[in-house]
Parts: sequence; C-alpha cells; structure tokens
Amino acid sequence: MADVGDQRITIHEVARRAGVSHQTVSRYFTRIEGLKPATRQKIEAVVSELNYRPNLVARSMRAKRTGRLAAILPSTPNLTHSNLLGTLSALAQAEGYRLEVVTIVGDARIRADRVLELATSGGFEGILSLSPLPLDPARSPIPIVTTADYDEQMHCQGELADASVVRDIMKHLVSLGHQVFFHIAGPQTYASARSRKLVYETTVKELGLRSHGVADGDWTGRSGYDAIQELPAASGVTAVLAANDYAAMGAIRAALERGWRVPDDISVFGWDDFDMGRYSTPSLSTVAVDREALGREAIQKLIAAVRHDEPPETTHGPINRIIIRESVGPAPHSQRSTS
Amino acid sequence: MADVGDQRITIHEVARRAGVSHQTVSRYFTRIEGLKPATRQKIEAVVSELNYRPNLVARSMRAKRTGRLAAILPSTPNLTHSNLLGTLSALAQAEGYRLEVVTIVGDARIRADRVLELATSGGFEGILSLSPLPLDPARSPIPIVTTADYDEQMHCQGELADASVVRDIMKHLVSLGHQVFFHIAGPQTYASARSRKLVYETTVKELGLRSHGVADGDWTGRSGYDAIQELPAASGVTAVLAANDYAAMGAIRAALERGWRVPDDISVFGWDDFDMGRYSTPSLSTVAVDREALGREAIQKLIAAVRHDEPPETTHGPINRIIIRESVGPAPHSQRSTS
DNA sequence: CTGAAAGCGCTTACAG
DNA sequence: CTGAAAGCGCTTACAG
Repeated sequence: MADVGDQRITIHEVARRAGVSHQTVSRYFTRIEGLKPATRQKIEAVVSELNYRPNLVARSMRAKRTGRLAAILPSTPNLTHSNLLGTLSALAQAEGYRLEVVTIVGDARIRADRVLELATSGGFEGILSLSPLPLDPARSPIPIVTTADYDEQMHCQGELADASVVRDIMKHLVSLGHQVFFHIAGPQTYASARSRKLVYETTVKELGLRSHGVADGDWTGRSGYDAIQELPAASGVTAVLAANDYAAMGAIRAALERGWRVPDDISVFGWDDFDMGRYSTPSLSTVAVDREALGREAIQKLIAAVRHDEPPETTHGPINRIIIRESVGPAPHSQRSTS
Repeated sequence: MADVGDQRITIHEVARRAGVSHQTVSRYFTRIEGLKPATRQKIEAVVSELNYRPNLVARSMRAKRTGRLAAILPSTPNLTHSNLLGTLSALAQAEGYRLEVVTIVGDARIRADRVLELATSGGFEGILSLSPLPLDPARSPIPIVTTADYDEQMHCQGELADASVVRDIMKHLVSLGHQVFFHIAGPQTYASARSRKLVYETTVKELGLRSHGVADGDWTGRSGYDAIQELPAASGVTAVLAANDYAAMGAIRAALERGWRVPDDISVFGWDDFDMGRYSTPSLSTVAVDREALGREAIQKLIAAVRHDEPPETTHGPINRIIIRESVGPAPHSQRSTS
C-alpha cells in the first residue's frame, strides 16, 4: 500500500533539474518566444522526462486571465443531438478561449447553486448556460449568458412572439380540416414545456377550436403512448401536438394499436427533429430548432461581456422551422366510429 | 462603460466588515462547529449582504482535498438517454464527493490532452472517463478510471468474451432460418464500432454464414438508409445488424421503401435501446446496455483509488441484454425476387 | 535573456 | 474560541 507516484511535480523541481530558475520554466509555458534555444531545450528535456504540466489552479489564481469559459448543459438529451458543442467550442477557441462543457445534475435550485459556485470558483472568466436557470446574473462575479431558449425568446420579443410556431402548426392543421385538438405536454418544470402548453391553450381559444385538453407528459415515448391509449374512443380528436418527438412516437404507436391510421385518421406533430423521426414510418412531422444559431449568438455575447465590449447585434433568422412529414395529413371526412 | 461589480470580494473584506480575522471567516465555511454563535451571526450577516462565496480555486490550492471528481463524457449522445449521470452524482455524493460532469469535444488526441490537463489542474481528486481514451493513466497525477465499455470488457475478460452478445444475436437469427447477413457498421474511430464489426466478421466465419459484407456507417439514420438502398436487389440478405438504433431505423425505412416487409422479408437489429425504438412500427429489436452498472462499478473503483483503498469486487451481472421486438422474425421461405 | 521578490485567496498547524 | 504566520504553485512586474 505504498503511495506510488502520488507526489506532484512542481515548477521548482523542473527548474532545479534543468539548472534554471522557476521563473524561466514559467516563461517556457506562457510565452512563445524570449528564451534562448539552449535554455528551452534543457527545460523541454526535463519536462518531457518528468511529464510535467503546470498546475492550472495555481496559474489561474495568480493570473487574472484563465482563458476558460464554461458551458452549462442541462442533463436532458435534447441538445446533444447536434454538433452544437463542437461549434461553440470552435467559436470560443477562435477568440482565444477554452470552452469547458459542464453538465449539472439536479433540480433547478441545486443547479443554480452549482453554477454560482463555478462562477466564484475562479476557474472561469464567463459562463454560458444552455438552459434557463433561476439565477440572478448580478449575483455572479463573472458574466453569465443564457441562450435565448424558446420561451426566453418569447419573453424577450414580447409576449407570445416566438410562440407563432405553435400557432402556425395549429393553423396549418386547421387548414387541413382539423377541428378537435389534443396536447401531450412536457413536464411543467421545464420552461419550454410550460410555454408550449400555454400557447396551445391560448391558440385554441383564439381560433375557437375544440380541444380534448392537455395530457401531462414527461418527454418520454411512454407518456405519449399512455395519453393516446387513454383517449376516449369518441373524443373526436384528429390532431395531436406532442411536446417532443419521443412523446409523438409513443402517440403514433398507441394510435396504430387502436386501429387508427396515421395520418388518415389522426395527425401527430412532434418537436425537436430527432434523427429517428425522419426514418420512422410514418415519418414524424416536427419542429427543427436551430440551436446552433442560439448558441453562436450566446457565446459571442458572452465573450463580448468578458472583454467589456459592446454586445454584438442579433442577426440570426427564425430559430424554429416547421417540418411536415408523413404523420400529418388532412382531417378525416367522417368522424371515427367507436371501435 | 464603467466596470460594474467586477471586483471580487475576498475573505479579508468579509472579515474586516464582520470585525473578525479572516481565519475565523475561513472556519465559518469549513467547519460545522467551533464558532461562537455571536461570531457566526456577525459573519453570516456580512456574507449574505455581500453575497460572498469562497474562491474554490484558492481553497483547493491550499487544501490538499478538493472533494471533487470529474466525469468525462463523450460528446456522442449515447449516454445521455438514461439517468446515468444522476446515479453517478448521487453515488459520489454519498461518499462525500462532488461529481462534475465535463464533456470534452474533439478527436481522441485532443480529448486525451484535455483530460490530462484536468488531471494536473489541481481542481479534481480523481477522473472517471465514460468512454475509452488513448491515455496512459500513469501519466496522470491523480487516479483515472475508465468505464468498462463494451470493447474493454471484451479485452479484460479475454478476447471476444463479451462479444457473445453479437454472436448470440446472430445465432438467434440463424435459428430463425436466416442465412445471408449484412452489417451496417459505426465509425471505426470508435472502439465499440470496431469491435462490433470484428465480432460480426468473426462469427460469420465461425458459423459458416453468408455475408453481404459490411457497410461503413456513422451512427446516423441516413447511413443505415443509404446502406440498404444501395443493397443489390438480389443480394439475398435477410438479416441486418446495425451498429446502433439510428442506423437500424434508417435501414428499416429504406427496406420498406423498396417494398420489403420488415420482418417478413428482412429482419433488422439495432443497438442501444433508445426510447423511440420501442414505439416505432415495427418496433426495434436492439441491445440494452446497462450503463448504470458500468458507471456504478467505475465510480466505486475511482473513489477507492482516490482513498488508496482496495478496489471493490466486481459484482454486476451481464451488461448487455438482447431485446427482441417486431423488427426481427423468421427468415422468408423463398428468396425475394428482384423488384 | 534570466533571477530575486511579492502576491493571488485561501487553509492549516500553532499559539494564546 | 480566535488571531498571527506560513505556504499551496504559480505569474508578473522589476532589476540586472
């Protein structure tokens, strides 16, 4: 049980072995030039022999600049399906920053606490949150920027501005003859789920539609499946809006099992444009969210804040794009009979 | 453009305002007891007024113990579909550690570098990698444990030991009368993709099967779709093993579009047990990977290493479970005719 | 081009 | 129970 190889190599040890002062070793790591080739070589030899690397904690405590930004990822899978992380990382790198992607687990309260901890940890110059956080940025010693999520966009641009997507979907369905709607919601702890539900309900009233109401869901296929299975046979529902693609898939499955054809008898919309929805049968109508545009904008805003620059202009186009595939079609001419 | 609220509050400032020494403030944060209630209250008032939080970087530089572990997540989505992260986090917490989940973007070389950087950063006591890494743990000053991934398990337990799953699948298909196989591989930069391909090829030989070969894929639905679309009409393939569920979904879609019934004409297997595969039609036969068991084992191993304890016994059962759903059935009695 | 001094913000013995 | 001293491993002016 001897403690093997556990002692940390310090810059002093490297300096001693190389026969130079520790400041010179420090320079070797921080400056590109300004070292005599001979000195450089001596240090290089010792560094690679000892496999030494500077302690970043110590460095960042002394140097004001750490060159590191943190991207806070929610632990839901929605964001990982694109190359968003790679894009953000590359953008940060182009501006001379490292991006560390941190997933924070727990409820909103815990997550906010941990983010504040990261902010005061001294390791980062700025924080990018890829999901809304119940956090006052003023409480943080470093800039915190949140991506304009679906719902935030809504709030920024005036009540229900971006919600036009949900309304557009419903209008489209109305134009196809649908009259009785049904919403399978996401967990109401998520702002995006709350807002989709809100807009659904608002639009039902606004357009004078009939709604069988809203089922509570939790993003899973099972929740969509259950919601449709429990639908009364005579509900008359012909159009279903699910909170995401998983729930939509479950809904379609349940409909098919009940002998309802999709889309001939009932149309189903998802949200997120997951890869599998494109290839399922029927393929899934959905909403593609341009998270890369949101992320790009957010990280540029963050870097500007870290540098005390003016925030950049917002230039991206629409974030949400409706994709209509096989799961949506004209409403059936006659009502379904009870099976 | 005044720099607003950017100066960091130090422990000295808190101490000054509370009328105590900075060590007393330090004690307020590190020890549960040992402060006079009056002193505690004075400090508490100042802390909440200034919203002060100790600089963790400074703390971890001075104190040898940081109480933090890092979990390195690959930027592929496979792992985020379960509550693995929550489980790991809870396990760490129960042992008195914080788990910080870090996603590292880039190719294997870059990722290995960044992990080494984290290891020497001084911020963590141990690192758990949830994907294989081209990294010599001996080069790290702190313990690094990698979850026994599909392929690693294989190597640990002797060549092809765990590969039994792929072989079991193929044997099952043979028992259903299938004779001509086809594999849609994952990107060969991934160890798991390489190993599935290897075992496929080995088993073809071992069981004396006919194989139409291996298509190069990249985990996406599109790659599965293309592979099947490009299959010669007279290939005679009746059993397809896809590298993951996405590719399998694409394969099924392409087969249906070519007028091949699934599973009547052709059977398709996926891998990963993604949520949507359960509800698609036909539902997807797949392999469920018990990543939680792997993760649990890995983090216990890591914590033991950090504490210089004996590593715990490996007690989990089989990691991979074959799930047979509608996409797999008996081989067609007669060969398909060219359409 | 390189070395001696000071200090980043905290914690940990050690006194009182 | 609380304060004065030392030091974690580095970098940044400042001299030479």
